[in-house]
Amino acid sequence: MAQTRAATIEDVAREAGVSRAAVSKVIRNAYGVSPAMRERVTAAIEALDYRPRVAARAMRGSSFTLGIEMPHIGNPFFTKIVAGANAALAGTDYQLIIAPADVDGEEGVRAIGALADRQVDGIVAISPLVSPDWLERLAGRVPVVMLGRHDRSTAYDTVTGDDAEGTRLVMEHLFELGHRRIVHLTRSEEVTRPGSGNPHAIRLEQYLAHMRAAGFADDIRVVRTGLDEEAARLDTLALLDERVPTAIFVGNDELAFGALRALSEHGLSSAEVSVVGYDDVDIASYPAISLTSVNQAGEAMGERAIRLLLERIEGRTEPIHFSVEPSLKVRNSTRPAPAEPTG
Amino acid sequence: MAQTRAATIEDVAREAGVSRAAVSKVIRNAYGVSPAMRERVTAAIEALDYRPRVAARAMRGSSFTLGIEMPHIGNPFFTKIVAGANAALAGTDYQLIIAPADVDGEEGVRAIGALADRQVDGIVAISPLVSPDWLERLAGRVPVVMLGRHDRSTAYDTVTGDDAEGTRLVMEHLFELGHRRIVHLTRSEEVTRPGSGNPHAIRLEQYLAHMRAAGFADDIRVVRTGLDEEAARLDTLALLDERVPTAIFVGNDELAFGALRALSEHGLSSAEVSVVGYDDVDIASYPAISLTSVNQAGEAMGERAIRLLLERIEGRTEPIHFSVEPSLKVRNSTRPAPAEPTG
DNA sequence: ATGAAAGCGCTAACAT
DNA sequence: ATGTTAGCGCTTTCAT
Repeated sequence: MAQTRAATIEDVAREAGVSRAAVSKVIRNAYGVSPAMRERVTAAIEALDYRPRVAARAMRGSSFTLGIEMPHIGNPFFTKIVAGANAALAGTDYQLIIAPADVDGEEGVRAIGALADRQVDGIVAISPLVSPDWLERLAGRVPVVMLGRHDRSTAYDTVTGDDAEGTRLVMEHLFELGHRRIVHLTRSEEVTRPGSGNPHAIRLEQYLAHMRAAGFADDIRVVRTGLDEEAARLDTLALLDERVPTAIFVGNDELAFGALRALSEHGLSSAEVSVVGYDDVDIASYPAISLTSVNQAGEAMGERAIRLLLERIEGRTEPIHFSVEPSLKVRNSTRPAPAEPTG
Repeated sequence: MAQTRAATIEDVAREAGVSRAAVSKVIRNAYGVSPAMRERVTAAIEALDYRPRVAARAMRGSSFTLGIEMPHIGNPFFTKIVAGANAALAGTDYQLIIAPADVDGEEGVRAIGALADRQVDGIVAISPLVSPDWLERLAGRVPVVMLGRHDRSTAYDTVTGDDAEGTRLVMEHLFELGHRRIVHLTRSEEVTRPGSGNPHAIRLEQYLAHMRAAGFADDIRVVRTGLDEEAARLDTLALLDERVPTAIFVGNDELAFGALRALSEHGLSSAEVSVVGYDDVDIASYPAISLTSVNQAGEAMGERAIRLLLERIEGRTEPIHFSVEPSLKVRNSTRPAPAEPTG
C-alpha cells in the first residue's frame, strides 16, 4: 500500500486545468470566479480529496483556528464555557482548540503563548494569571477576550460575571439565615491579589466588606487552598480540626465539593455547616447534593466570547465589555444549628 | 504605540551576526553548534523575545503539537484522560490541543480532520465513530492512538480498558445481590453497532451474554439514550413510566447521574433501584452519591496514549496494544427490594 | 475573469 | 563548525 502524498493546491490546479490562484479563490469563496471555474475546481477538490494545509494558510493569512486557554480542565464550569464556545462556532470555518494549563501560575502564560505560537486567529483566556501589560501586548498581535477577570483595557474585550453582586447575594442570604461565623475558602494569595481583577479576588474583597459592614469583623476567617477538589478537601479538613464555623462560602463549586466531602468525613452534615458555592455547576442541583450556589450562565459567556472574537476578526476595533447577571440558587443552606443544649 | 512585527529567525540571525541555519540549529538543539555560538544566539533570542512560528516549522518538519479528539467535553472521565495526557507532556516541547466534537456521529470525523489539517505530530482519538479504514489511512500520515475502542490494526496503537471483564464484574455483582430485572441503559445503536469495537458495544454485548447465561433472557431490556446526563435523565424517566426494574446498569457514570436524577424525580431511592455506572468518575465516590461503578485508570490511559505517540514519533513502527484492568467499586448497590407485602 | 510570480518563516541538504 | 540555498503549500498583488 503505497503511502500517497496528500494532494496540494498544485495538484488540484493541475487536475482542474487552472491556476493555483484560481483554486485558492474558490476555497476562500473570494471574489472573481466564474460559475464554470468554480464547478471544475470543486470537482477536482472532491476527486483528489484535497484539504488545505492550515500551516501553509497561516503563513500568509489566517489559520481559521480559535484558541481557548483553560486554567483547569477538571472544573465543570469551564467545560460549560467551552460547550458554549463550541456551539457558537458550529457552521463556521473555524475550529476551536483548547490549551489546558492545569497548574497554578506560570502555566497559564505558557498555554496562551503556545496558542499564539500556533497563530490562532483569536484567543479567549479564562482568568489567566498574567499582567495587563502582557495581555495588551498580546492583544496587539491577535484578538483577545478575557473571560472572568474584571480589569479593562481598550486592547481587548472582556466577558465577566458580576462577582460583587454574586457575593452580595451569598452574604445577605447567609446573614438572613442568621450566620455570622462564616469562613471564606478561596484560592491562593497570588490568585486573589487585590486589584488583580480576578473573580476570586473580588469575591474575597466583597466577603471582607460584607462581614465588616455587618459588624462581624471579628469572625472573618479566610482559608486558602489550591485549584482542585482534593486540595479543598484537605484544607477544609485542617480548618475543621481547629474550629467549626456555621457556614462556609467557597470560591467555586469544584472547591465546594471538596469542602462538602471534608465535612462528611468529619461527620458533619449540611444541617450543621451550611456551604455555599459559586458557578452553579450541573451537579450542584443534584438532589443528593443540593448545593446552594451562584449561577452565572457559562454557556452564554463562552458563546459571547467567541462572538466578540469573530467581530474583532471582522474588523471591529472599539472594545466591548460584556457582563452577565448572577442569581443565587438557594438549596441546602439552613439556619445555624442552635448551641448545644448544656447539661 | 507602534505595532512592531514579531521577530523572525532572520532577525535573530542578524542580531547575533550568524546565519539562519545556525539559529535553527540552536532552537532545535541540533548537532553542530559551538558553545560560543549557542550563547550568542541564545542572547539574541532573549533580546528580541523571539518565538518560532509553529506554522513555519510545521511546513518543513514538526509542529510540536499533539491533538486529542474528545467526543464530549462534559464527561469527567474524558477530562481525566486529558489530565493524564497533559501531565505526560510536562517538560517536553510538545503542546496538547483538544478538539471537542460534542455531537454524535460525524462530528468526531470533523474534529479529527481538523487536527490533521493543523498538522499535529500525533493524534489520540477517543472512541470515535469512524471506520477502521478511515483511521488506517489517517494513521498512514500521522501517528494515531485509538483510546477505548477494541478494534486493532497494525497501523495504529490502542489503549483500552477490558470492557468485557468490567461488565462481568458488574453483572456478577448484581446477580449475587439477587437482581434479575436488570435494564441496560446505553448509547445509540450507531454507537453500539456489533463488531465496532466501541466500549459501549462490548458492554452491551456482554450484558446480553450474561443475562442469557444466567437464564434471564426474558428480562433483557436495553434502553437507548444520547451522550449527556440530560438525555439519560429523560430516557430513564420514560423507562420508569413503563415498568420499574430492580437495577440499571448504565454505560457510563455521566449517564448514570442522569438515571439517578430521574429515579429521584420519580420518588425512587437507590434502595429500591440499584444503579451501577462505569468509569468511576470522581463524584461517584462522593458520600451523598455513592455510585457503584467500574474503575478504569483514566489518567494512566491518557498518559500511556501520549507515550505511545511520542514513541511513534521517535520512530517505532510495530503496533502496541495497551490494556488497563478494571475493578469494581461497590457502593450503594443493594439487594432488590422484597415484593410489596400484600394486604 | 484568470494566471504568473513573489514571498510568508522556517528546516535540511549541501557546500565550505 | 558555520553558511548558502532550495523549497514546504499556500495567499496575494499585479498583469493580462
